[in-house]
Amino acid sequence: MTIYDISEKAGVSIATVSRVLNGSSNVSPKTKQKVLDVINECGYSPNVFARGLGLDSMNCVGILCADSSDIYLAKAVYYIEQGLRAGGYNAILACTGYSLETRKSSLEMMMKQRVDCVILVGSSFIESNDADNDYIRQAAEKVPVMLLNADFNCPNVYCVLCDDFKSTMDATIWLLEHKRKRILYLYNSHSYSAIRKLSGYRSAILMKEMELNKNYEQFFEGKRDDIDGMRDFLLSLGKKKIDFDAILCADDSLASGALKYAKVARRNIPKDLAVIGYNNSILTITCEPELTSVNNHLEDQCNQLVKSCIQVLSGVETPQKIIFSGELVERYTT
Amino acid sequence: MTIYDISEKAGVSIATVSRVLNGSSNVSPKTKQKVLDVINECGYSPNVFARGLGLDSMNCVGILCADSSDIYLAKAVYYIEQGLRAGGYNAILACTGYSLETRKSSLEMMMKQRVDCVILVGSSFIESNDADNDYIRQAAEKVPVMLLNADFNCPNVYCVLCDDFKSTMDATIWLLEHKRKRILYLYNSHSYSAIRKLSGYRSAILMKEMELNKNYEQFFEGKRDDIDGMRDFLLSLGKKKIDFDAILCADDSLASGALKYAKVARRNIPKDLAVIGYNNSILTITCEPELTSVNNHLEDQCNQLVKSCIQVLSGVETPQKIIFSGELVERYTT
DNA sequence: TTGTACGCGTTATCAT
DNA sequence: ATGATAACGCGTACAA
Repeated sequence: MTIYDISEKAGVSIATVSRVLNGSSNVSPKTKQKVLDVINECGYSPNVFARGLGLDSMNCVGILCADSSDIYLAKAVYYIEQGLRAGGYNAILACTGYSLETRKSSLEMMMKQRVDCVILVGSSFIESNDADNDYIRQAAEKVPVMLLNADFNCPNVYCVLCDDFKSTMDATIWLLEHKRKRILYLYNSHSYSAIRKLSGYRSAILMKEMELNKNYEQFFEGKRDDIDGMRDFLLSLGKKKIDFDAILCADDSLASGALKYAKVARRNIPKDLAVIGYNNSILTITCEPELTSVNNHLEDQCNQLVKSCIQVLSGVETPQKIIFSGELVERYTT
Repeated sequence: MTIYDISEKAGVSIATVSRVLNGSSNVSPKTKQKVLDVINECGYSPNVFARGLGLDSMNCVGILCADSSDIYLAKAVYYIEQGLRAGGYNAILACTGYSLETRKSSLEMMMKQRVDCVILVGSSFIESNDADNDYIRQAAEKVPVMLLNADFNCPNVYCVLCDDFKSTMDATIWLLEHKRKRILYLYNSHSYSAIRKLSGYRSAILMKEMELNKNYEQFFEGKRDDIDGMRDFLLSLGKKKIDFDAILCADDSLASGALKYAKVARRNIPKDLAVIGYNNSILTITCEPELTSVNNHLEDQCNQLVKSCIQVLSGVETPQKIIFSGELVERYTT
């Protein structure tokens, strides 16, 4: 069933069919209705490949993320896909992993697929060594690039993010003002966002005229779902005589590990030890006790991202950076 | 940069370029090398739309799932996307929601996108009213349809699933043999898989010559992440004098709600109350105590599904139904 | 308002 | 082994 079949059945030319298909005004109501009838009758829809070939677009946007099974990224991908589809776009998904090389090749794949736009989900896409971000700049020369939770200055790149620096600083200050003296900062990534969070922690310590102590900045090397590994890692700190009365985590799963540690180490939460997570994910309510966490308003961020994306693709002027602020959601670990 | 540019620079016809591009044997090593050199030099890659138009394929498979942010489905989507990409296919993702209407329109969208194959993730796609599955049969007339965790007899439909009936029966028997007398079965879906699980529970009860009791089959109406709702729901059962010493759950998140209930109701786990989840997800290790759960080997299932998918698309004969068996992973709630 | 004809960049079928 | 050329199905200048 092609546009030719329709034009024949409707007794008009393919140009006219194409016009009604694309909502051109220059077509009489009468013929328009006739064509529409035939189209509905036949259940015809235009061939996307032919249309793509002519317009050089398939109304597709590429979503790249390191790992769509990660609780946080999965939520983001979901919200974005939903928004995109509501806006008439399809979503091609590619999980890139965390290495630069695989991310590069994934983005390359996407560009070859001629997506209209690329969405990079998660701050892990921005490398601290700026030259390593060139492949993103190159992509941005061809299509708009949207970044969720990353900050990157570049033409045709649009960022929606949470002020992780301030959120983490605020959380740290909150702990200090609630009588916590020795706050351990636990993180597991060197992404841009991770670095911002760490800076927020440090700034709060300095602002309160306390001394920074490297022993209180602990990097967990293991996988994101290795809860036992996190527990053991924290236990090992005890053997090194690193003493703390609060753990501020860059991620809810790290906080989950912290709770497991607390149980084994027989530390009373929150009396003896406070724990704060980040992302306000489902883990905050499934763990025990329920976790205080920073809500970074992921859904709002995603909705904004999609909105910006569609605006850019429609040629509407759009701000290149939109920043949400996080807020502490108090539960039972503080 | 088109195939014409390459042919010109290499001093050959576009037919020859196309031949080396597609690995045709009928081309001399010498010209082949020359063409390859030009291609690499220019960084040329064929236009996917034109290729799609000619071949009526873009090497794309559509992944449909109700909600890719659901912990279980997110894992599945991730494994499938990875496998597909490794096999040279792109993945278009569509989250359909749980209603029949939105699923129909999502599948329709996918078919219009001319995907080579459609993967339906999750048993929620198969309706108990068989006429409601006609839209899947129609899709299967055009492209292969792969089902993860659903059982559906239809030409050109391929199923990979876990024997939920047996797994649930086994888990129930296990509880009975460990001195549990009154096992509550908690579920939150009427999907095909959900029904199979329930049947497994019932069969075990009957096999042990016990009486089925509708009070012990409880359906939770709320959302999948409403842990508090699950807790309150279970608390309300106490007021109805429904007494139980074990809760077998169709899902880990339900089990998580059960643990919250146990805490509020001051029931000792596992001594006074046993809890078993399903899926063996990350929730089993983040909750407290860590949850005994049925491992349904999701990753293996997904790998098999992708393998079958690629085989079918390659024209290789492939079994239409592949069944994995689940196994109980004992932790600290039993 | 409507129709004709060409271009989009491939693949594949013919000849040569 | 290689080249010319016809599809593939659509959008759209341009002509009428």
